[in-house]
Amino acid sequence: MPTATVENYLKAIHQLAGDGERPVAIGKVASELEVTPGTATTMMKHLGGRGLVDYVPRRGVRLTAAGDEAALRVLRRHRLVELFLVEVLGLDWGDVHAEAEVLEHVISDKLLARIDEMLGHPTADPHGAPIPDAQGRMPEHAGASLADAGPGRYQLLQVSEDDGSLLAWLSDHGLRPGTRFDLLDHDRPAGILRLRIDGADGVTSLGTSAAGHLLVQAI
Amino acid sequence: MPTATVENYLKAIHQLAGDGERPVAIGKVASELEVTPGTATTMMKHLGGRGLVDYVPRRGVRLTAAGDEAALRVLRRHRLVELFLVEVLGLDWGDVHAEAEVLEHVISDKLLARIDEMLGHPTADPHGAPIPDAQGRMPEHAGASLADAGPGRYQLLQVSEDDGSLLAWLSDHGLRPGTRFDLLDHDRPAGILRLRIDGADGVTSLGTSAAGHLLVQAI
DNA sequence: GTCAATATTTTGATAAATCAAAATCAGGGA
DNA sequence: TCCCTGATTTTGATTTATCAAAATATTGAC
Repeated sequence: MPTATVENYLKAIHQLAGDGERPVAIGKVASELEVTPGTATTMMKHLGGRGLVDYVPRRGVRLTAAGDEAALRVLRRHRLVELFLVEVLGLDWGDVHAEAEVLEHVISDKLLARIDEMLGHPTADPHGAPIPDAQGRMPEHAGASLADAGPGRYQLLQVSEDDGSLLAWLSDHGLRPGTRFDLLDHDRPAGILRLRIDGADGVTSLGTSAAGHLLVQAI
Repeated sequence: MPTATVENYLKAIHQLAGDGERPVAIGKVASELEVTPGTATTMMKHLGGRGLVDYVPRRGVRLTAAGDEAALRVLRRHRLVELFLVEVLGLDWGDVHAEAEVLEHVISDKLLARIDEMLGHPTADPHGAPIPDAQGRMPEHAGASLADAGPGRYQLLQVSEDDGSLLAWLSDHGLRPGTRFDLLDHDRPAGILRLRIDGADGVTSLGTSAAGHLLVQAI
């Protein structure tokens, strides 16, 4: 049974790995977890010894199959807890991340199963992020960044940003995972997109920086 | 902000203090928490330095006002979480203690407040144990041990035992906090009590050892 | 191909919590 | 009163996770 710290390192590496093409730089891991590089190096050696990562000094790390499995287990817990806090306890969309960050490490399997059941075995968390199933399989959905999209009709799949303020803003403007909208135009030089959101009045503008956190699917 | 370990020591001392007449022996604390005596001694000095206990070497410890307040805060969390797990998530009466033991240290105030609200600001947990209020005031109820009771009519106030098996047995026999019953007779030499429980068929027998964990009130 | 800038690793320390085992104390019985 | 027994404290180590700062490697610029 990995410690909470080890779980956090695995999660961070998973997060940073992206498509898994190339190994994750140790410095990225360190800054993701807000520890000094030396601390991260030490931990990488430890994780390597436990068979959770392949660590090549000065090159980087990647998760082994075992490490990836462990990371997905934590991710599943995280997202189920988030969803539970929003759906059942009515906490704010933006508050739940921090809470889940700690609960994910301490909840028993039995309690997790109960939460999963109570939520009806959901496949996405409040941000629209997919929830790995109990076997650790990640339901992949093919979304592209709104920042790269041209005019057309889209559905918002996921908000990949854990900070509360963007979440709150989107929510206020009627934009949440599942919502459909028309991208009217995308002024790339200015970095501004204009949308007509289903169920909302008028036209909403947002910048490329925000749009970069929105995963959408053309419909 | 005290660590989870510190909170556990405070809780243990509170538990063992009883009426607070005399200081708690260090050995009791050590065995309650399943650590070696030396470890407990070290921690007592630490807690003393933090102003949470009065520690007199070779005599024992007692909680200071600050320590008592902290202990009650943890107790409140523990009991609210237990109740939540039973009432809202439908976990077994006997399973929740272990779960609460860890959650009590990590839940945010905001989440706790939400739980409290959702449960309607309850004053007793699933074992019937009183829940300190948000100001740390403990609603005392005057119960006596069933092991000391003579024939008569009683109401079960509290089961002071965290192990699941007794809880499950009682529950199966229709006996839970609030339940009323007649104590038909109490055979002290044999150590057996016979009860007629409201809402249950026939007569239920139980031994003094179990009865010792039941707090009742004559009605 | 050499060098400087940047990233990474090493080294030496620290804090929290713990243990095992040796040393010490306190109180009751002879 | 003296000593033995059992409780407690000390001492010296260990584990996990961390930092600061020195040492080292890599890489892109020239």
